[in-house]
Amino acid sequence: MSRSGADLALLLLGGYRSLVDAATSELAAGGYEDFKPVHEFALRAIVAGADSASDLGRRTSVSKQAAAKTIAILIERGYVVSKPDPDDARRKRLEVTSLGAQVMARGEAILEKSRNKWEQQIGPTELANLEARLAELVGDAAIRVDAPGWVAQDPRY
Amino acid sequence: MSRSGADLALLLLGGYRSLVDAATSELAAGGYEDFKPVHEFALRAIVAGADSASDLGRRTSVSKQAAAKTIAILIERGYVVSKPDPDDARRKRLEVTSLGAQVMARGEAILEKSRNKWEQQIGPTELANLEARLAELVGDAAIRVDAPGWVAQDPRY
DNA sequence: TCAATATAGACAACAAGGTTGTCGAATGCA
DNA sequence: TGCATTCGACAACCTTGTTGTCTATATTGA
Repeated sequence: MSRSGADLALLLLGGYRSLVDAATSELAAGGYEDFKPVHEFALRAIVAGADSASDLGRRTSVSKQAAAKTIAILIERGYVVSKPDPDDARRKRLEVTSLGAQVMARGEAILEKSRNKWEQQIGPTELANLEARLAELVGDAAIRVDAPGWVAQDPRY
Repeated sequence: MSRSGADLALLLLGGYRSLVDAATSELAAGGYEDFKPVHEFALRAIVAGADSASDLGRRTSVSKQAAAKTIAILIERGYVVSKPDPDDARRKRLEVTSLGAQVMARGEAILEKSRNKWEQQIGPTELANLEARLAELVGDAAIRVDAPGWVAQDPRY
């Protein structure tokens, strides 16, 4: 059963998918409707310091206009507020609300639960090894939060 | 460096991404412009037996209309032809052309090359182990070709 | 047998989430 | 001071999905 490169790609996608699916559907069930990974990524980026639309766009590899649309949704749903920047009248400073922090924490918890389930399935050592190898292969690419542009959209290259 | 569930998800996405990015950009460089994973998946599904638009839609977890649009593109580019079905006047039978077969083979080859590179990075044993564990965790979900609906679109849950 | 039902594919309208281009206002630098 | 840059907003558009509706053809079951 020598696997092909295509199979490998599908396995990786399947893994990501199963984790994210679980998270998103559980979040929806928990009252956070229509909260998609893109939103999660955006919140993460904002917490990480992307405090303006242009900034968020840069960090998530997306146009500032697209970022602004996402922000509008997050604001509308109360996950983020924007206040005028006292130091730069052009900017609007973004802040994650406590509701936003809640949904992020909830998402983390669900992902953590999935990871624990995986740990039980193949054992902590194997999972740790899998993560370590993946980290080795993927390297920094996984850490960059430019995923949303990539996730939401179809592959642009 | 205890990894979180979120990190794990990003690692998996990053892995898939790096494989697919390489494939799509190399295909583009090789003259197959705008050939996206969705198309690859559709071709695979057609080869696997999805010989009508409705059928393809079902197999790829997408509406028949969406499938029809994808098919239209594939036909336009010469990767697929459609002929009236002699047994059912409603249907149009899909067939992958030799050009379609070519692009698939090329894609496979590129993915294979990426996989080999990974093999060199972490060793054949480790990669095989990684694949085996992933297969264990993801199970059938990876084999279902319903990925395109999931890939192309933004995460719907 | 034949009427009811289901399916194929086409067409239209629309939604989501991107893109580029443009603009006025505010900032920063030479 | 004045010019280039950046911010956010707005508009138009593209892609890839979605539903809904329609006609033609099959299939099924009373």
